[in-house]
Amino acid sequence: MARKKEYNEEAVVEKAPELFWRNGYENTSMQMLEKEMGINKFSIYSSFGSKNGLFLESLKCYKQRLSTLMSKLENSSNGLLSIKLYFYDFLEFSKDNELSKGCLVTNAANELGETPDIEIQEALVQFANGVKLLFTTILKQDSEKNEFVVEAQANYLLIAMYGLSSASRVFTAIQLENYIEHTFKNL
Amino acid sequence: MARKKEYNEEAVVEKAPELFWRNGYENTSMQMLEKEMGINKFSIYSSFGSKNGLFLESLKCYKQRLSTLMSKLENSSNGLLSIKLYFYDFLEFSKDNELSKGCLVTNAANELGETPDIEIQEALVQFANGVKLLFTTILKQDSEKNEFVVEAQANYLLIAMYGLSSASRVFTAIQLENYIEHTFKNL
DNA sequence: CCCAAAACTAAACGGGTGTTTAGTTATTTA
DNA sequence: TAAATAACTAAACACCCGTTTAGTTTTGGG
Repeated sequence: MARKKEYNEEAVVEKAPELFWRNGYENTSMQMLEKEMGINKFSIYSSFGSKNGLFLESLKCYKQRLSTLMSKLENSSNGLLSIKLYFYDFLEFSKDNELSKGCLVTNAANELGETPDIEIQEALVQFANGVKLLFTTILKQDSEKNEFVVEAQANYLLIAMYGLSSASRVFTAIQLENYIEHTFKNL
Repeated sequence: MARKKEYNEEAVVEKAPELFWRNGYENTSMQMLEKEMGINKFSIYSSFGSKNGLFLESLKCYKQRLSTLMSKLENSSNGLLSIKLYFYDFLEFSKDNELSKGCLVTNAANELGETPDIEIQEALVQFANGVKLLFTTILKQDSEKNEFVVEAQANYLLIAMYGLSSASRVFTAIQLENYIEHTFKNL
C-alpha cells in the first residue's frame, strides 16, 4: 500500500449538493466544486469518476437530508393534514434567503434536455416514485377513500409538490402559502 | 445606400423560439441558431445584437403565438370553466411528441441563476403579470367573489399554471389531466 | 461608371468547460 | 532502508462557447 487520502470522501461530498442545488448542474463548474469541496480536480475524479458521478452522489446526499422530513411524514397519522405540513416543511427546508433554492431533484428535472443522462433520469424517477408511495401510504389512512381515489389524489399531490418546488424559486412566501392552502382545499 | 439584406428579420426570428423552447437558453448554441435560422452568426449579431437580444425577440414571438389562446380566454364568459379550458389549451399548444416542451417563459424562469439578466427577468415578470391580470378579469365575472377572493384565486391559478408548465415536461397526459381537474375542483 | 457603404463569408479570438496526464510527494511493506 | 504504490500538484488537453474582425461581394446614388 501507499499514501493515505488526506480527505474523507463522505465528508467532502457533503459540500457538493449545495452548489448543484443553488446553481443547477450546468452552471456548477469543476472549478467551483474544487474550491467548495477543498480538494482538487484530480481527487474529485479519482473519488467520483466524473462530474456526473459526483452529481449522482450529491443526489444521494440530498435524499438523505430530505429523509428527515419524509420520516416525519411517514410516522404521522393525521392523513392529509400531515401531507400539508410536509409541503410547509419542504418550503422551510429549501429556504435560502428571501427566496428558495427549490428542490435539487426538481431543479435537475427542469434542466433535463432532449437526451438526458440515463442514470440521472433514473435517479429522479425513483425519487418521484418514493414520494408518491409515501403520499399513497398516508392517504390510505383515511379508510373512506378507495384505491382509485387514493391513486388520483397521490398523483395530484405529487404534481402539486413538483410545481411548488419549481415555483418556490420565483414566488413569494405569501403566494406559496396561498397556493398550498388552495391545493389542499380541493381534497 | 448599399446592398440589401437577403433575409427578412421578422421571418428568420420565427425560427429561434422553437430551439430555445425545446433546449433552454444555455443549451441552445449560436451554431444551432445559425443552422435553424438559415443565416450566419454575423447576420444574427447585426440584426439582434447578441444571443440575449435574440432570446428577448424570441420571447416576443412566443407571447404572440400564445396570444391566440389568451384572446380566446379574454373573450370568453364562462368564468372558471374558461380558465380551466385555457389550462387544457396550453397543454395542447405546448405539445411536442408524447411529452411537452413546457412553456418558454416558465422554462426560462426555471433556468434563472443567482444573477439573472435584468432584461430577461423583467420580460418574464411582465408576462406573469399579464396572465394574472387575465385570470383576475375572468374571475371577476363571478359577482359573488369579492376582490380578496379574486386576488387569492388568481394567485393560486398563476402558480398552478406555472407548476403545470414545469410538470408537463415530465408527467404523462393522464396525470396532467388529473392535476387540472383537481386544481379546479373547489374554486 | 465608379466609389462608398452595407451585407455577406469564414476564420480567428479569448475564455471557460470537463477531463487527463506528467511529475512530485508521502507512506507502507518487504 | 529501499522499492513500490497511491495521493497529491499543476499544467496541459481538446473542445465548445459567444463574439469580433478581416476580407470579399453586392448594391445604389452621385
